[in-house]
Amino acid sequence: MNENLNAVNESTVAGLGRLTRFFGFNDVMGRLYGTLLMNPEPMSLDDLAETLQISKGSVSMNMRSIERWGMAREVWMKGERKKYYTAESDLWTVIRTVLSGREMREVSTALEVLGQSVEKLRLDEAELTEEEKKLAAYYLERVGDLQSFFEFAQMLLSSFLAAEEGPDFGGVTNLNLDKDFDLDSEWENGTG
Amino acid sequence: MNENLNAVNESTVAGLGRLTRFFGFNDVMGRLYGTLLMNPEPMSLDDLAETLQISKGSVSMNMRSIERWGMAREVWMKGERKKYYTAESDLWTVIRTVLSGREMREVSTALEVLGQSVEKLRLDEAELTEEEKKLAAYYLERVGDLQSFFEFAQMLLSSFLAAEEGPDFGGVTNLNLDKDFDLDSEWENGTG
DNA sequence: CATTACTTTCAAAATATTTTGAACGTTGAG
DNA sequence: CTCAACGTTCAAAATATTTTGAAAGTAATG
Repeated sequence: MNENLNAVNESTVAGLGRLTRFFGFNDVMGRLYGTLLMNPEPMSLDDLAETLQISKGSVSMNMRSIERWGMAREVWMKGERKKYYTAESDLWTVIRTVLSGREMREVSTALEVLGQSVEKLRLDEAELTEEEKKLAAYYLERVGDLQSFFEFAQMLLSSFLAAEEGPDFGGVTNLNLDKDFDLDSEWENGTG
Repeated sequence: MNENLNAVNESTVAGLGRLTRFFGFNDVMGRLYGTLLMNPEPMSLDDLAETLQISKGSVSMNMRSIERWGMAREVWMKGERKKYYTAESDLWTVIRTVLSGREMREVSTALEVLGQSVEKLRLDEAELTEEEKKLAAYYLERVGDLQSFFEFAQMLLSSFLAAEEGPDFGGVTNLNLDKDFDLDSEWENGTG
């Protein structure tokens, strides 16, 4: 095969591997995804293992994750017994799945924990010594900052995800970065 | 110490550890940061090692990263020979430093690589067989999608970072993402 | 229902990351 | 200059993650 074609393919696959690793996934996920993405035809597990020179076990496990994250889907090849996969080429879909399934959960969990902390402190205020009350007030301030921060992140994610758009980025670009946007006043964050 | 105060402290520290790990850093970084954040007074390396029950070496190394990422700064305690640290309590500053120093670089690198790929393919088009030209066209399409995607990410990051603001989140909010928010829609999703 | 062609699983091995602590620097005080 | 009190470094040890491959599972086919 032409060496430039090959170079493009390889650097793309490697780059996607780097990206998935950066996002906290295994980089094999990215390389599998990239391999599928750069292949016009669907590929079987064996094809993938062969191409990337990794074991079938690893391909199998990572392909499961890939499917879970909506990065590829099975494809039926008539007359074939093997499973074939094809990449979800709409990156917008991919990123939305990841953001909603993972980052969103992370943020929600953080907010829950913080909420519980605040509640505990408030409920117990009566039992504290003067000294402890001071510390409790300090904690509430810090925890409040964190809450604001996470609520902000949650809002950003939600609005990002709320753009229902389909397969092209045109849909996303009604993202208007210059207009005023009126968020709640809750967004102060005392310097501390 | 009152057990609720303690619980709040610990869950916050643990939560921040989880967060830094999620962001691809060592979780000790988050725990150190959290410990500093939840302590009204600056703390020395020994204090931190003692509080988190980890070695001085680890504290030293991780505090270096923490400083690099603008998550804490040194504080001079008069009459003291030790280094004291205090957390940067403005989370906005922290996230900006991380986004601009790390994610931004990641995206730029990706775009560079993609740009080179495209150029190579275009320059060499003449030398390709018909078969290869077809594949090249396919590659260009895929790579083009990736470019759009990363350019979009870059734009989002830039506009996020362009909000020069100080300690409140008001400055960010001229980011208008879209029409309807639906904070109640369901975020729950298959686990990883 | 037996065979065959695949996929999945999982424990052991390989690899990568993190932690430790003791040795080595550095700085300020005397 | 020497000592004492720190901070930093880094190689070895401890942990955690990833990979492998062989065995077990599954489903289509005859």
